[in-house]
Amino acid sequence: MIVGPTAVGKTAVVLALAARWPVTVISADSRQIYRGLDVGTAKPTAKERREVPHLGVDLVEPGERYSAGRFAAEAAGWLSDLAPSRQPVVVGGTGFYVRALTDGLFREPPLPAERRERLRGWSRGAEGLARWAARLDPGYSGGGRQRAARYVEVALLTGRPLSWWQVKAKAEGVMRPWYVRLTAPRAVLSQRIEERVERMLDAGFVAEVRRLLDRGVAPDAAGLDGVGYREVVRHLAGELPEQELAEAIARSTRRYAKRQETWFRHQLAGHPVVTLDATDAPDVLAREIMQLWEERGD
RNA sequence: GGCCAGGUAGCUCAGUUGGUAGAGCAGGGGACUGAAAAUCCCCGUGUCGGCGGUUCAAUUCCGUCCCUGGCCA
Repeated sequence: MIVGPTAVGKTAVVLALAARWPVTVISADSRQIYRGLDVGTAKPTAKERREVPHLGVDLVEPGERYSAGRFAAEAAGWLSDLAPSRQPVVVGGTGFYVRALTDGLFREPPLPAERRERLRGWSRGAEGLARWAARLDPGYSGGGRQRAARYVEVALLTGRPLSWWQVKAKAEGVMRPWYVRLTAPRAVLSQRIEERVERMLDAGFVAEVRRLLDRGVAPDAAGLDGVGYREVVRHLAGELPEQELAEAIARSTRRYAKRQETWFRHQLAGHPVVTLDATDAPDVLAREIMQLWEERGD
């Protein structure tokens, strides 16, 4: 597993790794799953994907919903189907996806899709959702609209609070991987983010979003609800002048990177983690990882 | 050179009728079980431009110097 914040250089490292080892990359990234979102997600290029097999990329349309649970199930399938000669490396910035895969989520009983949709529509505008969640589930630990809605949904549709399911229906088949956590001093990361935003805009980020919207993708589609895409959508709607676009994207990317750093700093506790400073060149890092790999024998 | 307006947090500024100061933004820390690039929670000490003076006490009043902007020469 290779994890770390956006723009830290995960892709470069894994490609360097692939140059000296037959790896298959499994991307754990909640935006690269969308077809047509290429520039703004810094998706590996077609050429890179020809040279190194990538799974977990281009799975659904931007309007479709995906989920951590679905990722966990599909990724588990890819892993078991993999030829023994290929070494799988899970690479990603979506901590929740990685956790869903390695630790497993609780086993969710089937939820009636129609009631679920209705509930979702209702909860979007509901007042005091957090209070509802807390009442239905004493184990509700806070977290605002989206998470409260999930607690309410599970409690109402299954008759049991989410926290009950969490202890009761622990999923099996957990993996015991080891993690390489890439990190970099904030100043280095900010610098890389800034450069990457420029590169994305030069590479046609705005045109990419315009194409999607022209194709009928809703401005509030799941795929467009993310760092950078939001800003470009606002820009195309005339709400964000062009001179401010790059800085706005960089800012929200910085904040996202900070959240990711917080996640990987704390949420990997209990797993073997090696932290590497990604200020070093990808090649150097790849060599270090190879060495660790040999020492561990897996 | 003269006159005027400023110099307070990384930035933009507020404020203290004299008792060593607070907003927005930026930034930082944290939470996270099927929407997670999502959704939320918490965090404000800084020679109040420098040096003198008055005062029990000065960021605040006075003097002077420096810097910035404007107007006039």
